[in-house]
Amino acid sequence: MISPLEVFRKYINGKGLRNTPERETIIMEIFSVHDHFDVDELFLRMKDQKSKISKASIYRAIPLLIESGLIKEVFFEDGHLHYEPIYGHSHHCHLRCIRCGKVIEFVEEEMNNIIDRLSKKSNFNILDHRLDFTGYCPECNEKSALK
Amino acid sequence: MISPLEVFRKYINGKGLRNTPERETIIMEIFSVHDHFDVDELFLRMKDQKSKISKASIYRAIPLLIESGLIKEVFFEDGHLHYEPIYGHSHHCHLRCIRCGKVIEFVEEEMNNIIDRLSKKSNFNILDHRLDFTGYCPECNEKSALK
DNA sequence: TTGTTATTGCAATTAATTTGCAATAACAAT
DNA sequence: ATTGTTATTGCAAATTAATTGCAATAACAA
Repeated sequence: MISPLEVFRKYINGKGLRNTPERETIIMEIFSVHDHFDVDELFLRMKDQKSKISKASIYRAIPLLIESGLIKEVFFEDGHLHYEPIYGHSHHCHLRCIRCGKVIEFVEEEMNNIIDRLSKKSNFNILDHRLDFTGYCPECNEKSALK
Repeated sequence: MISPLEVFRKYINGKGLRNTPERETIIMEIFSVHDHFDVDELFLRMKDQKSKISKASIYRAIPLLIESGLIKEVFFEDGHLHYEPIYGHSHHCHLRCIRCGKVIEFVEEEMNNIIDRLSKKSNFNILDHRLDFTGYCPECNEKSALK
């Protein structure tokens, strides 16, 4: 499997755009952690590593990373968007505790059947989906029950 | 079944807050259309009906409407949040065309099984979920294929 | 090496949402 | 009904995420 950087270079070339060290740094940072992130957090992570890349460059890179299939938007929370790497990751759903914020990721095999069925019924060409659950994690559920 | 207004009054009383004609107008407008909405759209709909209610009041009412179980956030798009009435509505998923924006709603029975299975496996107390599909609707899919 | 122009960082802008404040009004107690 | 307390309102100002204009820089094709 080719690396995220290679995927990005191909995409950029195909579009007649230019690759830059800034964009490669952003991609490397995202794929060194393999977890969801938001712009501010990514900016701070890179700053910790002495990177001087501006937030504007991150904001400008994001649509390219999405278009090239490296990342996607996952949810809007705390007043801003959150993203996660998808290239090289299997599609997964989120189970999020509304009390402590804990997020568990898991793969739901049944979704493929649902998508097949729904595609046929609706005639939509379904390209992506989002399945997120919210509730109380075991610990927070106990704490709520005590009150 | 009691009306959305009654549900809201109960909630407001239980919290020691005060009900107002502004909030009742907002609720009536939302439940007269029974479809998803955003703040600006709701504000304009009410303005058309000669209502003088300010946007600030709508923004301040929304957390109360969510807490009382009348509406919920559905997605963040075009730079702002979208909501939909849930009281008296069966839980449904969205199928959205990424080209023309068309949204189809449907009920996915299989979700109940998935939730049961997942609750047992994770020990989470699952309270809500969101299942959204994106892709091309039949018309837009044809148009894209032609290019 | 050179020329074109995409990309950068910075600062200013935009747009959604929140908040401070003084006036108003809901509602419990009288 | 009247009154007092204080939640709610509308307005305008503030806040915050995200976008954009601009001049300087740098990618990359020729």
